[in-house]
Amino acid sequence: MAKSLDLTFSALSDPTRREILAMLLEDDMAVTDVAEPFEMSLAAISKHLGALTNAGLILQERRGRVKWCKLDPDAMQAAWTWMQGFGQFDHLDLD
Amino acid sequence: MAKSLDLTFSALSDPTRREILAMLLEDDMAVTDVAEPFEMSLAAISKHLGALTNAGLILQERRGRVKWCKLDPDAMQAAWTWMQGFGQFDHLDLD
DNA sequence: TTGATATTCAACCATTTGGTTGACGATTGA
DNA sequence: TCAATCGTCAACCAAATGGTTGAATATCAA
Repeated sequence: MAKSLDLTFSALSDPTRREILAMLLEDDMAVTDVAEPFEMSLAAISKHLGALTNAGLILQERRGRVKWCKLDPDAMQAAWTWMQGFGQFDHLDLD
Repeated sequence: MAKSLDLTFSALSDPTRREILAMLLEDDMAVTDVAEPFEMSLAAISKHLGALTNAGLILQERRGRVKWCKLDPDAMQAAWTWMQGFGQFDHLDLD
């Protein structure tokens, strides 16, 4: 479990990966479509998606030629739970 | 703000640093005392504390010869808030 | 003043990270 | 069948990371 927190927080520490997660919050996406808005190679995005998958933050499912990416809430939830020990944030007004 | 999320999640991705935070949850501590349970040099711990300070996760206050470390909840709270967008985790039963 | 304690700094090292490019394998559709 | 599309792999690179050691600084206490 501690190891997976390493992976989760490490995956979350990169702004490109956080942006990908935010995109996937809207809808599931193919790898090529995830890559489209970024000014970097498809291979680079593929690696980022690998890191997110490895961290358990997303799931990838191949259907034919296309690989679909979708959020997997479990890892984020585990990290959230760990952080929860450091304060009761849930009283916050998040507007 | 996005930059500080980089720093916060990056700081949280190291198990030594997470353990230090957990120790500081019990009580404020001097640098030497923080280092004591770890099998690495004091200089290494000093760097970890620098990373935590830089991320806004702890505060360090020098009193005489001793530098006291204490938790600073702000950065963790910001990260927590970002994660909150990915699901309503607060219904969870945390036991 | 002198010696011990607390902490950081500087230089160094090996490994990891985030990116590139080009070639490749798999799948689709005409 | 054959070209185009989807995505990954492999090799490479520069920069960042996490550790080391030894010297330096600052403070305290005798």
